[in-house]
Amino acid sequence: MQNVALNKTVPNASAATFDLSVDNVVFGFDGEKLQVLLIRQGLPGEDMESDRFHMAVPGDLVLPEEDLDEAADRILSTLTSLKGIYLKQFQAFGAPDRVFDEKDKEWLTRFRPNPDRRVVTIGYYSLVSISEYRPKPSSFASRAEWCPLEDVPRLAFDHNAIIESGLQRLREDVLQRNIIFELLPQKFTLGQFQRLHEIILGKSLDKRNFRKNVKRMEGVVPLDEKQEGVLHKPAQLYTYRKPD
Amino acid sequence: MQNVALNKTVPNASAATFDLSVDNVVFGFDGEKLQVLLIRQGLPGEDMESDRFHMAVPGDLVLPEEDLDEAADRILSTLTSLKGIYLKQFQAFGAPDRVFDEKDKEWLTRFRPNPDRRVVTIGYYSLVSISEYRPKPSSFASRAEWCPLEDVPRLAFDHNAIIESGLQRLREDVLQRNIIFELLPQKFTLGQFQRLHEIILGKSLDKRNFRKNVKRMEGVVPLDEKQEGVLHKPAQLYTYRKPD
DNA sequence: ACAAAAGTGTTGGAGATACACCCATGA
DNA sequence: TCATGGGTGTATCTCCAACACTTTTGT
Repeated sequence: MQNVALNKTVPNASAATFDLSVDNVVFGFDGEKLQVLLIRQGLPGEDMESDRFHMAVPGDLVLPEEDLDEAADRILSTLTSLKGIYLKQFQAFGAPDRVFDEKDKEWLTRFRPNPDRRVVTIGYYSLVSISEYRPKPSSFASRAEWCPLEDVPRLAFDHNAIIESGLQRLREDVLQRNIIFELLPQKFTLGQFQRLHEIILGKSLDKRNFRKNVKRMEGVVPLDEKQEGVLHKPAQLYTYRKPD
Repeated sequence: MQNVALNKTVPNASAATFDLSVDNVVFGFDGEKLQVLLIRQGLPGEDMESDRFHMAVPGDLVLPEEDLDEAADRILSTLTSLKGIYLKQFQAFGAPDRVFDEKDKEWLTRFRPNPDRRVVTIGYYSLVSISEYRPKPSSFASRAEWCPLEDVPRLAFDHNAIIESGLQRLREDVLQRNIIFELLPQKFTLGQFQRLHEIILGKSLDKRNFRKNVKRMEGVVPLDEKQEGVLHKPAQLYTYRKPD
């Protein structure tokens, strides 16, 4: 926060100005796969299905008087009309060459007041239960869609890298905090719960051992209810209540 | 990275510009206590010992073409003339009211080209073995000094909070990665090693159990050397070599 | 001799791992 | 009846926590 090397009281002529944005990696779980929420945004007059759309993680510039967490929350809630979603800042991305693709530059020219300005973005990840939120199929020129993690296409800017490191951070955090329940629907089966663990941790777990651990977990309570309409033995449903 | 709610192609009039800085929480271990590197910077003509100095964590504005990690490294190496120090980005601080103290505002007026501009800072922490670096006692108008964590005074801006969350993050990271050795001198005793663990984890450990764990650790190798000049039984010295 | 930290083993309990078969449902 | 995931118990091993006394040096 101060000029370390240069012991001068003269304003530093080489000071840069930055735009600041927040990008939000929204993870969702549908009972089978881990998904990410992507935004497909066409330039006006363009076909949404065309090759020239802009695909990215939801994000926006931070407003002049806005806190970073606020910005992340605003972006998410305008997009999904869901409030109170779990949100976590995980990393700032500030490489000077974050924007190098011509298509990205063109997009900035259309949507940004200062398209040439260097922009640093703060990465957040957030967790949503897909069964409790399905994005509206379309809204004007932009459209949100779930995309399975393994099928994520080439995205704008450095968004592929942002997703990657968001996922890495999620992996680390899951072991520490009780955030995994944010991804589950209110009522879930132990099968779903185990699958989610396996996906996030990236390894398969023993069913019986997993269930023993769940029994020892606080907050996971069985309901008087079973799955219906499945083509196998219906599973016991569970829910999560925050302990204390 | 795009205007989510506002489906407009018109530049957003409310876009803000930011200054971006990097602040570096440098942790050091002297064999006894965990310390932080602080910068004492006087306004010109002021007594360094006076009450009106500016005390802060080392930091600076990010240069126009500079990557964030580069900036952190530059700040640290101009300050300590040490290269290759362990550096880790841990958190962005961007509250709109980060700068509210009158003294801080005054300081910005003297040292910053755009003192009123909102500034967001990226927090890094870094780890240094104190015995391998003692800051030069003074350099012109600024001075770096080690300060034991528990004695850190009221600092500029939100730097107390930055140190606090840097420490918290260090605690989490230590359990996962082999970074703790960055804080130790090249040759260390198991006593120092244990004390360092105890400080970072914030609890005391059993000596025999700790030493059993060390034996199971990869990379910690005993040397043919003992402590000298201590007023008790001299300890075996160890060193750390990265496995593989 | 004394002070101060170094060094050293054993035991009991808890948690992790490995492993295989029957069950309920819908098609 | 078949395919699909649901559901269950035991034995072993490894890791963790608790615990006290002797050793070596400098003063």
